[in-house]
Amino acid sequence: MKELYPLVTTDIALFTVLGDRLHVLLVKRANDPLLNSWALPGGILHPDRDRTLDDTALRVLSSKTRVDVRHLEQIAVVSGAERDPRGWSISVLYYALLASDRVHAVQGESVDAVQWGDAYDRGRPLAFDHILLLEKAVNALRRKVEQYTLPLHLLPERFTLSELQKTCEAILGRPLDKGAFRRRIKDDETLEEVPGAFVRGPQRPAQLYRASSDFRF
Amino acid sequence: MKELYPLVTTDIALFTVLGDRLHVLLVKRANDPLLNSWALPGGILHPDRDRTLDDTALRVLSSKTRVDVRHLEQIAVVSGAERDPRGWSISVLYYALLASDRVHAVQGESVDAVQWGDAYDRGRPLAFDHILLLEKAVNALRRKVEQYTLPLHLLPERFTLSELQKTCEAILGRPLDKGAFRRRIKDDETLEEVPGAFVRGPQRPAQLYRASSDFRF
DNA sequence: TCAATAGTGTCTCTTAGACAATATTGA
DNA sequence: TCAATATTGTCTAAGAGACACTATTGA
Repeated sequence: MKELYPLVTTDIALFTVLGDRLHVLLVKRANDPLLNSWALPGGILHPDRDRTLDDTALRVLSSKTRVDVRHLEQIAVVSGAERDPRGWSISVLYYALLASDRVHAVQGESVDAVQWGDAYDRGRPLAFDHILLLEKAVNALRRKVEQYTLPLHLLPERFTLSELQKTCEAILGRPLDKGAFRRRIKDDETLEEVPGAFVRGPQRPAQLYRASSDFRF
Repeated sequence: MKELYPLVTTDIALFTVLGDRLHVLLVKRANDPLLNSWALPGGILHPDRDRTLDDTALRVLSSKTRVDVRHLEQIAVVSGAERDPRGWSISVLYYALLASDRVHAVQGESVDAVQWGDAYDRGRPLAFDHILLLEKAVNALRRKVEQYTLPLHLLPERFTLSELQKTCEAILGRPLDKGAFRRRIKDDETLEEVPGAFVRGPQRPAQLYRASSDFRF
């Protein structure tokens, strides 16, 4: 039987931005194999509980973060006999985005076992082939940002254009021109000003923005 | 056991261009379920034979076409309890491209059971959720062509720019401007002229081109 | 010569990037 | 006033689309 029915898991790269750097959620494995290694959060498909693989991913995530995630998208499938010591396996890779003002919801869980890691840190060991998975996830996210402008799901509901630009820069890993960025954003229909809402400080106040009501990622 | 190990298949949208229209390979199912329905070619993962899912896809394809396929890429995964009457299943969807001068290699196989269908024909019934899969595959292919210019894998080794343009138009489903198209192609590094090779006819001879030696899709 | 297709040139419009200039606050 | 950041404007270059023009063949 097992010859026709391989092990199927979903692994999730949950991203957020901390201190102007893109971060990804890592968990310390509580089970064999590779007990105590750091890895992307993942879990085994349960056909009796999960209607689809997306459900598996959501179930895994909510067990780690307890919050609803803003965006969840399938990126790739990796497969083979060597990637997991338990044998021939398939992993369906997802990425998800967590707004920076909800990061605390993750940390409340089980302090030692969860950690935000710098997404561009290459030297960190991870279990299985999760280094490869993380690389795929970062690339997918970058493509999304280049194309559609909008890491809105990583920000609080209201934010300034400077914050949005810093978030984009964190994801892309390179600086962006202020003028060009603002022009591109404003031509889009996806953002709107929050009337009369400003952030004050020792400088000119910054207009707050929010996603338009009909916004889709 | 079956609760943790769902049925895993790969399905493949194999594209070619016939008469300036994008076509996809369809097979008449020789087994239950849905015996005699038309479907995308697909097959069950055999972990003992296939090193990865890509191998599954290649195995399925070679059993239908007997030729090496120029390009094979994973597009998406669909899953759930309802899509296959045998129960909870996962399908990993691929697309592949067949050069138009190799189409004959497919037709030699088992004449009644294989057919090239117009990829944009919406009214045709297909087994399982393969209408959806085909739509996903066409969209993925379109994105590729828009981004990277290059359906070279659908053409013979040597071809004219007009042929390339017609192929692009077939995939995108809309006409392209000749001037803009040629400019874009020539700025790219991916094509080179075949010195002294022309196609003759009752009009001005057309320069033949080929992919540069370092070409990647 | 004509029909047919190959190939080039040119105009306009949009967009991105670079970079400068101006605006508005708290201290 | 000054430092700091927000916001706008301007110049230039690249690229896409539209469209017209020239080129070269077989019949």
